[in-house]
Amino acid sequence: MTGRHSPDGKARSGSGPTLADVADAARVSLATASRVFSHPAMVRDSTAQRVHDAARRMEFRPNLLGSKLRAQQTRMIGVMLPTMDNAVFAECWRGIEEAALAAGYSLMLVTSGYDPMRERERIEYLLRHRVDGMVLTVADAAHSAVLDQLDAEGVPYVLAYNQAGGRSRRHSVSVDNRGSACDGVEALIAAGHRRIVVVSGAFIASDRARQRYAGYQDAMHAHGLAPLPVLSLPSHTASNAAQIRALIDEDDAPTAFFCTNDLLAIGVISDLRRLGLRVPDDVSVLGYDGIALGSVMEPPLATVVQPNTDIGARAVGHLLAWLHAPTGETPAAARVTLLPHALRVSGSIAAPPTVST
Amino acid sequence: MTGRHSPDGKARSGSGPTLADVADAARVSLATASRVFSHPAMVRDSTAQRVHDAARRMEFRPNLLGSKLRAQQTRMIGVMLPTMDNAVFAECWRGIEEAALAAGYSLMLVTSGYDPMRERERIEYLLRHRVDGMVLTVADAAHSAVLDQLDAEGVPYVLAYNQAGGRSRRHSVSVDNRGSACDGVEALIAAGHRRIVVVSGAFIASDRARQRYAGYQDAMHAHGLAPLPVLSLPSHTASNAAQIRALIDEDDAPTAFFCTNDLLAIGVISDLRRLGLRVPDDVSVLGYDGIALGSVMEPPLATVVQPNTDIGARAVGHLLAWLHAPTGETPAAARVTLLPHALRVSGSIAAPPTVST
DNA sequence: GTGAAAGCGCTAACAT
DNA sequence: ATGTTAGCGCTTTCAC
Repeated sequence: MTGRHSPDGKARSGSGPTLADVADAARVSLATASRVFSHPAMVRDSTAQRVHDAARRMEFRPNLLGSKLRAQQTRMIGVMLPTMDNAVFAECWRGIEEAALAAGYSLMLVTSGYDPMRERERIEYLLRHRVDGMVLTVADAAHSAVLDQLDAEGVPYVLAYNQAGGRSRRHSVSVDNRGSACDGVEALIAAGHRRIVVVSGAFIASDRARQRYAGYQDAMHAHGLAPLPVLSLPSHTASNAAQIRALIDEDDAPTAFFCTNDLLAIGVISDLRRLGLRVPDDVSVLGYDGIALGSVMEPPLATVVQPNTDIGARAVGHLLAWLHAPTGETPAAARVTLLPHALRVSGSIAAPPTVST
Repeated sequence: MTGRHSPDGKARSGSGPTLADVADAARVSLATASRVFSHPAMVRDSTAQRVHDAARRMEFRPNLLGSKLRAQQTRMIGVMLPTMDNAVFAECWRGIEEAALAAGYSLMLVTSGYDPMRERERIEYLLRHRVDGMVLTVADAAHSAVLDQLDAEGVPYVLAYNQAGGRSRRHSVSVDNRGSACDGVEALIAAGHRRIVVVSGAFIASDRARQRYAGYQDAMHAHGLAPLPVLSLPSHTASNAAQIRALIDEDDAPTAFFCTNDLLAIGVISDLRRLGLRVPDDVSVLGYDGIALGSVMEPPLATVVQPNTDIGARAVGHLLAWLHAPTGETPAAARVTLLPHALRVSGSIAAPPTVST
């Protein structure tokens, strides 16, 4: 008696052979067959070989649902990112996918659009799938309902891009937003700019935008310059040109714009051009993010470069370390990881025009 | 006796209450509790209410692994896209996510980078997760090992972007690549261009690039113009400028470039600028894809606009129809869906310069 | 080193 | 309309 399912000893046509079928074929018990794949050390080599042969011959494909359910550990990581439409997160996803799959983990991706209601739904969706942990980016890590919920439920998660503050117990992988922004603005100052304005998207909502603005203030103060108020452009599509025009029509028009992200910077450069200004001859623009597209443009976008792919990979790595930690909680790596940034100063930055007032 | 797990009648601390716990609390059988969520019509309202109350009180969270395993139907869709780094696919993912989650389906995303070996691995990964079906984009649908495998295994899948040919039995959602490319080139011709060259990435590998080239030929022939050989630029990063320079230094230099995708077009425009040429004054550039970024640029990128988000949503819709079909195979909708495209003719297209030879 | 048996959380006959 | 029962495919004690 070899078969154990249908009378003729063949597996159901439904969905391929199960591990039990393989075990039968290899004339070992189900337990042994399972061990061959899960704990190879526990089984004699010759036996393992028989099982592997049978598995290959039958084209056995393990059903991950079975193991995940039984093991009470899904080896799945839930990922919640704001959107894939911003290349920053797309590049980050590459790192996440590589790191997770390489470690034998599965992924479940959802996008939130920073919409709190959708965040709740998506998190619930991930939780129902029993992900072991999460990697996510939220608008403001210090005021996030979903993060609070995750904390309350004891779900392990690592923030990407959001930079956990000193007081919080949260884990994060990011660059030093404030310091890197300061570096970028100093490059602007070094080029001779004194009137630099920060352009941001939904400024109040984004912790990173605020941290980067603080870095801008640091740089300005360090050089005895007066910080200008932020120019907030919540909608990417709208006629931002009008607001920008108003700015450059002033007496003390800024000579440089520091945009808190690259997409914004690209939009601002276009707006500037439509206004008849040349970049960088008439006005300089500095971005933040370092998306690949920036260096393809003409002029290449000057920007503060984050290691986007690495941020994703390291966030996964950190989460994995956490999950595999001796249950005594905190993983080996530091709670908050600050990855090095780089400056791409070229193209859209030049010395300010030497016009007389 | 209410509890059924630990002596004190409380659920394990491990991972929240199970449906059985809820059933106990609501004083109904496990089966009834299950029906409350799966087949509400089969249970009396008052009973359902008791179950719902208990569930809410206990903060019951269904374990999807259990149902997926038992139901032999995961309600999961596997998605394999080339990369998220191209905005086309990022926009497509939006549509996929919305459509799938709205229909109560779960998603599993992997990227292939068009690498055949990685495609195999990722498909196997999806299959081990027992996805009910797939939505995917491959380099060349007519010569794809993974597609052949999927066919052999009888896995339902719908292609996105790839346009299934008449002879194949494959399902797809895309635009009419050839026709839309023809339309785009005709716009170039209407603007006065006669020497138009097609620029492509890995031309031989991409079925869409070839289809679009055919559309270009159609347009040229229809107007008595001689098609020029394609300029193939496999690597996005390299010094494509040299090849482009060689072209425009010729006697009969092209006055317009038709790039088979927007990313390429953006790169070509930059190269042209570096070569000292103005777009569109000196040379016109037409893209293909319609990524959002294109309209933000200055000049706005003229392009053939695909409904990217809709392509994703419709691909999911088509797959769902298929999966829910009476098992007699073919879904209600047509096997191959051709979505309407649009032309964005502005910005990077102008009449050719009227220089004398 | 290997096997027998229990069960992860859920659904779906089959009874009643 | 509700309960009983039998698994889905796998891992994991516990014996031997």
